[in-house]
Amino acid sequence: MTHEFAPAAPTLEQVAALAGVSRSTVSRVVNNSPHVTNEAASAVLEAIETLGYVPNRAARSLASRKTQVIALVVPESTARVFADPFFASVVQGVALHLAQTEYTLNMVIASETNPDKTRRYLMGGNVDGALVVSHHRGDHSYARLSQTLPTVFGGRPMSAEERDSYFVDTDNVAGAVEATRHLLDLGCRSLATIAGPQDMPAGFDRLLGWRTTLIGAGLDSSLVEEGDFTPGQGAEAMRRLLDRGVPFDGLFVANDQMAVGALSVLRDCGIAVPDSLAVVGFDGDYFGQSSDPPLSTVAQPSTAMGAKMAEVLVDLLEGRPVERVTIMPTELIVRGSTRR
Amino acid sequence: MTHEFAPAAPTLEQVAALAGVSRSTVSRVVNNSPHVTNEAASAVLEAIETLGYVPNRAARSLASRKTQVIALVVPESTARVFADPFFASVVQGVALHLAQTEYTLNMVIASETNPDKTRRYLMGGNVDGALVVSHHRGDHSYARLSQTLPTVFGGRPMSAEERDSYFVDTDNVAGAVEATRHLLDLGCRSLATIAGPQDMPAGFDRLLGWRTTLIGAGLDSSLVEEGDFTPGQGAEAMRRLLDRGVPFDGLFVANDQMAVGALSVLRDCGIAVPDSLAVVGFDGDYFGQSSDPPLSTVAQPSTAMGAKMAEVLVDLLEGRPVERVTIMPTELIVRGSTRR
DNA sequence: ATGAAAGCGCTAACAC
DNA sequence: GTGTTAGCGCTTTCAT
Repeated sequence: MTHEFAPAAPTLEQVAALAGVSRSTVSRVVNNSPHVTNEAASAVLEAIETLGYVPNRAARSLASRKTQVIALVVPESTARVFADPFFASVVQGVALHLAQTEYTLNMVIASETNPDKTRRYLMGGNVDGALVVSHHRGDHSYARLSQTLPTVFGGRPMSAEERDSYFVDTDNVAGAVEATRHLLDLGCRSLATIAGPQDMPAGFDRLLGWRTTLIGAGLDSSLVEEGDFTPGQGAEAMRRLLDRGVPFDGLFVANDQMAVGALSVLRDCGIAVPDSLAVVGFDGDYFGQSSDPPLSTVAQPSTAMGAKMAEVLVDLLEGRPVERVTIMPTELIVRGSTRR
Repeated sequence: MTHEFAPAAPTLEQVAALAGVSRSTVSRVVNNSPHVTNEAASAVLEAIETLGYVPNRAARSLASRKTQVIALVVPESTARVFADPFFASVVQGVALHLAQTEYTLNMVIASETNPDKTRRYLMGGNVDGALVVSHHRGDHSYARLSQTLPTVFGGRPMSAEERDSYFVDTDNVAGAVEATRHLLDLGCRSLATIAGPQDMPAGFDRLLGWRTTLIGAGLDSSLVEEGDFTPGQGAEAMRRLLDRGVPFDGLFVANDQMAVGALSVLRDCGIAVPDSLAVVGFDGDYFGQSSDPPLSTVAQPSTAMGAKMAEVLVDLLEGRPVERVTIMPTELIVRGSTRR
């Protein structure tokens, strides 16, 4: 079965005719230029209304040499990205903020097998700016991109060369410190941690926060196992930690997904949380909300972070002054896993 | 701080000059028309390569009257949509499939306060087609849209007038029947269900499947409570079910998120799952994977559904024959919540 | 304040 | 097979 669809798109010219003015005037009204008499303007507005006119983006873009399109670049490997609630929230924030602007959101899955395709597309004048997100990764493989195209990253860059890129992040070190202190305040005296990948800023910084806090308190900081931020590896790391045979009464996990995996292992092993072991996660996503017990965590304002990324980029595009770095606050949320 | 970015976009004309041919020929090569000699073609290709030429989308679109853009319409209320793993997977499927085509994905959050804005945008010739998704909703408020713009919906339409729209769905009735049979096969003889909203196809059909199976088996089907597909309401519905004071040994919940909420209530009440009560959910998302106990569920191929939606729309746009209705298979996944 | 005119970069007949 | 010629619908000087 095939289908026929009627185009029926009124043009600026038709609006001009109906309003009895020139195309230029209509264009001025549409772009709300101040140099139009109220009469002319209202005549145009009325014509637009009755015709149901909508400016053609392509034509406008061609003439003005602006696309009004913002690309949301999602690294392919991170395409399961959507399986990550934190990431999904960031995307949501971006979309919600952009919906209030004149910009359109173009989701681009960067093919890693053919990175040039993506780069060409982005640099080919198809978009006005780019937002690069990849949970926890701090993946700035598109760092060079930012020299050509206004770009805002989610998460701080890992390498030094990219220090000058625009980005929005949370203070992972401070968040980890807060989580660790919380454990200490609870009376825990031997702590373990399940860290994230050390080649990712989020993984690195959270471990750093944990470690420095313990060292500052004169406690041991060698009970560390690493996972890749997924529940499965969180569970495995938990087992490895247990297998060490060293007792501990407090655990900081670098993200909620791994924490939930860890909790399931603890349940299987009959280790009571929080009574025998207090657990704190990071992110504040719904993984932790529905776990048993509910997970204490260091929440990040994920949706707000997405919105902020969009805001920074739009400001950049409109030539408004913007901070290169935006650090959003984290918040410790205490739930059952640390409430004795 | 402000920034300067260099455009530097080579045009088709420059390519033509360098290759020593006309613009038409370059255009033909770019659109791989067969009517070009190999020599000419390779000369053009070489020029394109050295110049790093990328066709300008706006110009191409304006001239060809095609945008190569597909809108992904997300109803605003469903913007927390991303909080729903099922939905997020569908989006992922869409994005992944489209990345392999010449089409670009334009995410549109439909503002419900100003629905016309969205409709105008979509009908204003800014996109070639639309994909409408909204988890469980079957929300075809954009049904009229499909008369003007090639549109594919996720989930079957609720109202009769829209019966002729294109959509991709799973057989919710059959899935519910399978889940209920599974409970019956386990030996359960008095079943309850937490249904979804009855104004949503997914909610309606799943209850229907459960009910007809019980009636067919000569069993009572009055133990029904309704929730809105969120974990919170799943928990509340569970409490109401328990408050009725009528004993039951099998429970079918219309989606995994509500099921997880129900499980937490059961845990609080000390009701053993699956020993005292077997529980089956629907969707197959990670909510159920990490619950305690892991949830048996009727899984939907969410990512594949998204990909299929994209595929159907693209076929429609390219004039290929397509089925108006695509029903994807569900699969019963047996986990701890029904394994005694 | 408003109109006329000249493109923006490309595709699509139409001739050759 | 290839070049020529018109536009696609809009913005933007530049006059007026």
